[in-house]
Amino acid sequence: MNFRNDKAIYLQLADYFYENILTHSFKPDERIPSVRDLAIDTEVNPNTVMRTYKHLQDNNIIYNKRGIGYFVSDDAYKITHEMKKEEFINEQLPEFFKTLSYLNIKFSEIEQLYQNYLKSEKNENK
Amino acid sequence: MNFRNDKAIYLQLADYFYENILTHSFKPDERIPSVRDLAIDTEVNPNTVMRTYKHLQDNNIIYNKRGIGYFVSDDAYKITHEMKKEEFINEQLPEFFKTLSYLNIKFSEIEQLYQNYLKSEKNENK
Amino acid sequence: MNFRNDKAIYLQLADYFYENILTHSFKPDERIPSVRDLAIDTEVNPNTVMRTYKHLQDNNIIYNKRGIGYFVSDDAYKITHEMKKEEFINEQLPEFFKTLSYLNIKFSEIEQLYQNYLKSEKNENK
Amino acid sequence: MNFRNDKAIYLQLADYFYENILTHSFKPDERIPSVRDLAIDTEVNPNTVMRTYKHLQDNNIIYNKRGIGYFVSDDAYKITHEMKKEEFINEQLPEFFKTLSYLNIKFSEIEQLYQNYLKSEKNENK
DNA sequence: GTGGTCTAGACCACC
DNA sequence: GTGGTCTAGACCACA
Repeated sequence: MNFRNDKAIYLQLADYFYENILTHSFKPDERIPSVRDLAIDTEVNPNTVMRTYKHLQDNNIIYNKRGIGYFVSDDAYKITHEMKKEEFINEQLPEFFKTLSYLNIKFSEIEQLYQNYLKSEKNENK
Repeated sequence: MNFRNDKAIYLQLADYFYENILTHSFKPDERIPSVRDLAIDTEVNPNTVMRTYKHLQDNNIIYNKRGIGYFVSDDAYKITHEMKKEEFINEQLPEFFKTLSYLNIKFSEIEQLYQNYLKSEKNENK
Repeated sequence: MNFRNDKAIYLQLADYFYENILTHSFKPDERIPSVRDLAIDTEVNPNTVMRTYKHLQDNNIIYNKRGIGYFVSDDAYKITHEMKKEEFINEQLPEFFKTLSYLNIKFSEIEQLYQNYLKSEKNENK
Repeated sequence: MNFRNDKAIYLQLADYFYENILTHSFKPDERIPSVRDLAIDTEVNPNTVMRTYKHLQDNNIIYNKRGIGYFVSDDAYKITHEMKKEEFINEQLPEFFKTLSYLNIKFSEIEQLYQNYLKSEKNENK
């Protein structure tokens, strides 16, 4: 896994789970990798993975069975979706509109770029 | 001035200058507040303001006349615009599209929200 | 059986036996379930049940007849009662008083709640 | 500071803050010790203190000013009180009543012990 | 000076 | 095997 340098690794790991939950790749009650395994896979210190899992558990996105492992919670999708939507509406979107307006970018341009984005996404998943 | 806690204060101060430059509120060769004054106004450590000014100066957005003060450079608009546009295309936009897709938000919804945003902006500046 | 996640399962299983012994539901020389049966019943790893039984045996609350099973010891009630009373006096009670005091809860409120508790208990056992 | 061995140090540190907030020893917007200072005082690793502070911040009991330190939040008392009261009602109290009933302890005995406890507390604070 | 993150390595209880 | 906590020490950005 490649990590960017402008965001904490443990949060980038969390993002990975968010995305998989939002795309239904991780389903309720599905077990996620053990702390150690994910640490090895991602070449990251187990403490860092632990931090991600603790973060997700605090948000009720995963839960723990003692001595067995971590599992996706029933409300994982709902919680994640709400959280990300709120972030989007309150933070990302205003910033986005502000930028559009400051840079004098027409909305139609964005629409065009979005069509291209969707096409490229489609091809990637083929 | 209210600062968010998830971004360096000196960068939030820089954003303030970027916005004013992009909206032509700060014009070339116009003097900007002294470090001390801005520090008092914004209730921020002078070192932090200094850092903002150094940052802007490094990017040739302001220049310094020794013993007199800081001034908006001739190319301030051009440089700021290019910088922000690049940021928008390479960082903000991909992130934005990704979010749209993950959250299953239709583009038409965004368009509607943008119309509302423009209207509210208009009324604010009356 | 539902287990809480903040206490070792093997100790929660032990609590189950303590309660039954204190209420005389388990009598001296009565056979308790086999490790395997209890493991199936409670959906717990047999090792965990084994640990509970070992724990109880170490405290002379149950004893083992090789090849036959585990049985409640003669002193089970006495031992359990002493142990729990000591725990109550030295740990639970001081903690309880501390909380009362920090939360500004009047003792009379507790008394009232206790009356209600006793009533609900009574109805449950009808 | 002396730590017990049956509870995580970072949570015992948190308890210390809870108690001081509940007794109004820590007031809103009061600065609490820096991570390093508290680590030295308590002879604990800075990471452990950091963990306590993060825990408290997640619960909105303290907040952070970038580069300056941590401060008691306005709602610290309210949040702490609610949290502890809920814990008391849902966990400590039922357990307490259960024990009383199993051990055949009369409520009047407890009342007497509580009077003694209050007296000893009083003398300690003289 | 402040907090924040990360690594490396250890030890423990529990299943 | 699982997670959870802790230490020691390092490095960084920020005020």
